[in-house]
Amino acid sequence: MQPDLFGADRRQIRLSEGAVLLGGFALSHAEPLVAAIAALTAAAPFRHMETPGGRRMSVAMSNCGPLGWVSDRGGYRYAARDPLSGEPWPAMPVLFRTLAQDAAAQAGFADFAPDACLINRYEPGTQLTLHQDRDEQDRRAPIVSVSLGLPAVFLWGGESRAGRAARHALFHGDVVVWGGPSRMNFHGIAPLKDGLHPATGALRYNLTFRTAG
DNA sequence: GAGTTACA
DNA sequence: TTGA
Repeated sequence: MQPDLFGADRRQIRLSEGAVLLGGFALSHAEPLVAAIAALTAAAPFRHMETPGGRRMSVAMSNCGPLGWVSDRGGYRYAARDPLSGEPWPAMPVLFRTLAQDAAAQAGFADFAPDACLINRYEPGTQLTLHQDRDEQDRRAPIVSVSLGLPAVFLWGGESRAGRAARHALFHGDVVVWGGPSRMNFHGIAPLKDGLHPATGALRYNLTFRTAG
């Protein structure tokens, strides 16, 4: 279901215990979010990281906040500085933090204090195959994921890699929160379909908020 | 042998 | 679903 003509889509879909899709939760802040992404990535540009195996990730990434997720031949980890510049990642905008906290609270996770915001840029054809987020120290904290721009198909699996993943459409302004018993569930994004979005053109952005340290 | 496995 |  897409946002209707008369107001924000407020569908709430329970994905599993501790995981919920909040339809349109970020819609009223979408414009400043997209503008902030442009400003942040002028300072810390999008780049294609390498997996530990040396393969180039199709999704371009950057970060803001005290810690940023990085991948290279040395493995996955969180780093306080951008490896490209040696400088700290740009500060996390107040809007980002408050939005993530509000979404987490809406999903039942009070006092979410993200110290990392991964910024993903998807072009048509790019994807993130099914994986777990397991590089964070504090796994009691949930994960908050904000979708902007082109729609995508969210893959939602279980605690094990095997088995069938559910598929849920994610639209501009949607937010997914997962934590508690769902914190380690496998998840991913199916290859992005071609298209144009008024706010982002032929791109999808995703903001992923985590407590990493 | 495990782990790789945010890939192909 | 499963590799090197």
